[in-house]
Amino acid sequence: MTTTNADSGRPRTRSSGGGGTRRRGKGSPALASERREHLVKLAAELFAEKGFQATTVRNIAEEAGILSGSLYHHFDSKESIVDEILTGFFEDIMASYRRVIEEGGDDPRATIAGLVRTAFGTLEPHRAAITVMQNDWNYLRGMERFAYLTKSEDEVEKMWVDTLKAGQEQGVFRLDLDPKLTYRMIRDTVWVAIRWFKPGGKLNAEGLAEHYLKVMFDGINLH
Amino acid sequence: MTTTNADSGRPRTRSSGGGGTRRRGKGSPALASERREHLVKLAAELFAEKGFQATTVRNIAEEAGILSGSLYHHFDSKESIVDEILTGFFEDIMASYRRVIEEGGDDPRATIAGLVRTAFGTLEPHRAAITVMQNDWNYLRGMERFAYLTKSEDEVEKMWVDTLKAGQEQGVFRLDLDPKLTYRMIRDTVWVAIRWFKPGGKLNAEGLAEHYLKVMFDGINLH
Amino acid sequence: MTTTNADSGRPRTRSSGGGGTRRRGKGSPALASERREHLVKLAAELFAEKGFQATTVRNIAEEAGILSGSLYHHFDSKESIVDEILTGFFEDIMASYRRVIEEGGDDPRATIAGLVRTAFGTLEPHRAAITVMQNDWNYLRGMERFAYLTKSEDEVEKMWVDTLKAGQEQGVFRLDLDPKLTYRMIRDTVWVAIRWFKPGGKLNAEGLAEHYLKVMFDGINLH
Amino acid sequence: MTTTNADSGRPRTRSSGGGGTRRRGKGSPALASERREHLVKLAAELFAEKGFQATTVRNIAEEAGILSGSLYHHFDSKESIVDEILTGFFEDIMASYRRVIEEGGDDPRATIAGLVRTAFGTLEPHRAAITVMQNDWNYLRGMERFAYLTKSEDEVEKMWVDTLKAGQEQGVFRLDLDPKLTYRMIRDTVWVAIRWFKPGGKLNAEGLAEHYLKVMFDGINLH
DNA sequence: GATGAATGAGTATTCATTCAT
DNA sequence: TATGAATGAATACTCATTCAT
Repeated sequence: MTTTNADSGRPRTRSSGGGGTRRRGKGSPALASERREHLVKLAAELFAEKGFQATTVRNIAEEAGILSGSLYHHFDSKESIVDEILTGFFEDIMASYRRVIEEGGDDPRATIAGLVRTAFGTLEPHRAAITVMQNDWNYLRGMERFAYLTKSEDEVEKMWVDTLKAGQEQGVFRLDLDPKLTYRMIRDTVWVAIRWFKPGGKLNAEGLAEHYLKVMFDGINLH
Repeated sequence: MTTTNADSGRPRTRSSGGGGTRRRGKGSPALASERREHLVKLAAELFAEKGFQATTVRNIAEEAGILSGSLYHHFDSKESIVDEILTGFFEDIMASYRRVIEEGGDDPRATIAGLVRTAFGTLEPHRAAITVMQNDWNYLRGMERFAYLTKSEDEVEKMWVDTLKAGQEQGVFRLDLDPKLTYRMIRDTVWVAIRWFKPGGKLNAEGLAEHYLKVMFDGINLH
Repeated sequence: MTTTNADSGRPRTRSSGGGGTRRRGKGSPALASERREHLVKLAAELFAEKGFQATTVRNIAEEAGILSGSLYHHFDSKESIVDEILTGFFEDIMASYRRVIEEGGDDPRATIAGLVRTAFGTLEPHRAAITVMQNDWNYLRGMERFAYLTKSEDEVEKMWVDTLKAGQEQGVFRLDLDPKLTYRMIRDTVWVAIRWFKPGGKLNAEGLAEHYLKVMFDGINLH
Repeated sequence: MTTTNADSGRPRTRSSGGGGTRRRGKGSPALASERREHLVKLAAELFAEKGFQATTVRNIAEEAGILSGSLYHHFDSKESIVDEILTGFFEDIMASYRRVIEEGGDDPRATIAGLVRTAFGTLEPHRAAITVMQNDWNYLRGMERFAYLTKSEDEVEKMWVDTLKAGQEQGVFRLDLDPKLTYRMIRDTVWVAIRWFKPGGKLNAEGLAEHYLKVMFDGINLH
């Protein structure tokens, strides 16, 4: 608790724009370790399955066929692994959202639909990260290290809320709803689906999205 | 080591109703010691705030102003505390649901509305239990001890799904929705609200329920 | 909590012989780390001196000059240490017994004498293991883990009883004795000597054996 | 460890000849608590079955249908219970031994036979105490409190060894045996039988004694 | 890059014992 | 006599992390 970790701060890797020097010193060959990325993937799988806290560094190492101590050649803490996972997810989804907003132009209904489809679309590729966010966020947010995620969250919220408000102004969305509240409900409904969504199932992410769009736009009532 | 623990299963106390043979002793006054109940409440608060795993037995004891070992005079494991919390929640909500179903009679729309209002209504009194369910269920379900919760879940699902189907047959709900899927989305949307719902806030549980009912029944579109 | 311990069963190391798939790693050099063996020896000494239960993991670690947690790098439980000790003892003595039986051929008197000498002969090299068996068996046998020892015991009993019966049939042993009972008395008399037998004493294991053989074969009476 | 127990010393109860004031103060009605004696018996049974260390004060209390703390109204420590058990055993057997020696007169063979029969005869009435001695003595002897048992042991040893020596001098026992060694072997063989001796079995204590006397006096050889 | 050994701080749990009621 | 609550010290075991080889 209250880790006095030399590591706390911002994520080192993946950080900068172009060709960030990956780790302290060494000056590894730019696009560096596939090994590293492989390890992150293994860890993500475990974090999603058992939860961040319940997953031990040994679990990850065993999965990779090495000893736990050896992991510290690639990462400097367990936290930095999950950081990498979450950062990847957030960078990706925010880029996607921005694209949707731009493309959506002045059509709020189309934009919201696009955002919903995008969100559902991340369920499969970012399954592990989303699961971690759902299950372990309450724990993770306790560490200053992950404060940046809250900031990203705020930016995302603004995108959705602005679109909802625009829709109300244009008369396409009901006026008796609180945009902020509505956004949260939509957001949570999408992400929480990670708990029972099965990638290979007959109801894929697209099907889910369409089903939800129907309910969200027109309700369950038969008009 | 070689735990001869007789605890696994259902909580001992809480006997009240039918045949709680207390152990050898007296036959104490049914109401499972206020002390115990107080401790459960403290623990629930902590579990909700920090998560089940991250909450140590010491945390709970300190909160109660006693030593950690002393907790074992009242409970025989950390698990049995959370068990008591969750059992209480499930017993309560299922009773409420059954009442709604009965009272709803043959009006699916009213019944669903009642279920939604009931669910939102538990947010405040069962805040801690619901938070634990949302955050720690992934971990907790790994233990056979909590298998019974899954069974309760199934029973609840049946109530909702049956009502949704009845509504479709009566022509009040759209036919192009999957009842199971719809149930899940409604359920998750309600519970997940625990993350940002603030008991004292201007938007109380009732307000939330009404807002959600609007969206759920008629969608966000302006018709 | 929810021990995902893969350890229960037989000791991992000691693989040597046949098919010890080590885990994922290399395939290390058969001889189960000298460090480990050294630790087992230290533990055995303590178990013998203070008893299994009264010996704490800290005691063992302190004796080894490390911290108690560090022991778990080598063993996964206190039980697995004592298991290793007892297994070593049983494997050794059973092999010796089998050799005596084979070499004894058709001479029951010689065979019994050989068995007695063998048994006394283990007093010194297996002092600790035998002491543990004498003092802690009542406790240890309560754990399924050590059920295999009972099986080995049965096999040993058969060797002795068969030999005693053969002797009776050949007319070298009295007919008015119960072979099983006689075996038990001999066995216990030998092992119980561990309580006062001092390795360096003037009465070494061989002397003890010869003394006992005299009494056992011809009694204390002067004929 | 190194109990700073106010209680250490000699057993208070059972001590004096006639009407010892049983416990500190109160001046209870002379032949006092049958309750107390009952509790000792329950405890003895548990100690025998599970071992002294593995038996918790709660175990004993539960067996008696009271709470663990209540036991301290009768005894001032777990040790004092086992003390009472062992003291009772030793007092009884030493009295019996003395009687045999006196009655044996100048016939060493008859005396030894009497001692052996006496020893086997205690197996049933003192089953629990003997079991405790066999299994837990190694632990118990570490406490100064039980030093007096060693003294009693020495006295007993002297009785046997003197008799054996007398027999050698009279020419009834072989000269080539070490009296002390022989005594120990006989003693241990008898007590250790407690491990497999079953009170109700077809081979009762008397049968065991006779069987052993045969082997002890004349050996297993057919002459 | 990896091993193998160790650290150090922590975790849930146990248990003999005390004591006010 | 007994209860019920608590103590305090110990116990086996866990785990992220470090580091010499």
